Amino acid sequence: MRTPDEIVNRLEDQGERLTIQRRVVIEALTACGDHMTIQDIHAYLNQTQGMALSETTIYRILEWLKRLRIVAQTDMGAAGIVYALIDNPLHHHLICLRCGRVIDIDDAYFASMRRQLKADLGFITRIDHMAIYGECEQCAGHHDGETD
Amino acid sequence: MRTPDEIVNRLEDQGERLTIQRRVVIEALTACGDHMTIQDIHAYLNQTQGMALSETTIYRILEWLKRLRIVAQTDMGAAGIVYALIDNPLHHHLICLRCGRVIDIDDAYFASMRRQLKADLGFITRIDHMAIYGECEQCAGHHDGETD
DNA sequence: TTGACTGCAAAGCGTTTGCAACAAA
DNA sequence: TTTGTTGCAAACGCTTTGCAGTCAA
Repeated sequence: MRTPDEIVNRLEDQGERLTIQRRVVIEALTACGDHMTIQDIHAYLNQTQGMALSETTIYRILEWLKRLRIVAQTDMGAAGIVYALIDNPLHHHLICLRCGRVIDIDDAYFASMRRQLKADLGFITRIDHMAIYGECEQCAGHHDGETD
Repeated sequence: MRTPDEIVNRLEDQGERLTIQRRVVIEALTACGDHMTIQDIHAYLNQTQGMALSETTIYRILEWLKRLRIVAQTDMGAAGIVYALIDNPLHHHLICLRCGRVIDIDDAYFASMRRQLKADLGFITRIDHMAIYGECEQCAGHHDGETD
């Protein structure tokens, strides 16, 4: 599930209706490679393709993609609510509370927790795109010590 | 940091101004024992003490308590944004996407991830009160197999 | 052709802000 | 007394909804 075409073909096979608007939103998300806000998508389509989808439509298309488990929605705090393709391998984000820096991390960091929650509680985690807050190396260094 | 008085005393020692409104919000959070929405706090104070704080004030008081790292704010999805005292030991929540059930878990589940992120990236996580989505044992059992 | 999708406008909701009155220290 | 807090009302931004027109299949 990498290129827009792969996603579109899969959706057509599933009998989903593919409008121009749906296609370009999928293209925007694959082109960007990472997460976008609704406003990012709107601006991107305006700039690169001169298409001005209504924001209503973008909301509805993302709701549809979420239902089909093609995109994940993540609350990134100050950065707002973002949408990203659920892609293998999964990735997540560290967000520095001081400088706002966003660091990508591999899903492997969650593996141990997933395993334990499944073993202990039978809970199957569905963590597609997570935001974890804290302090990045640079910011933590400036006021050393606090490692709570 | 258990009783309202302990928190209030500590804040007074720090030179913070303690109004009646701030005191009752702290009381509400300790009385509840777990997380509350803004509306929960508002309703609770109305019912138990006949106090009708304006929601504006509750927002401002929670912002103040967050800044002082006395409460944590968590987005619980459908359940809304909730506030909870940051209390030792920390606890977090599993939220079932099917039945909505909320399961408390110990902070220990995050220990390994914390350690790795610190060792690999120098990132100090600040995870005070986290919500993790997935499927609880009962719901996962009903349509077995999907363990993605 | 037909049912589903889009876009506009308006409403809805939770949250924030300006400002005058007020209360803690 | 002074400075910071409160409460109201209004503004705000993001998201959702109703409805008429449009389009993919």
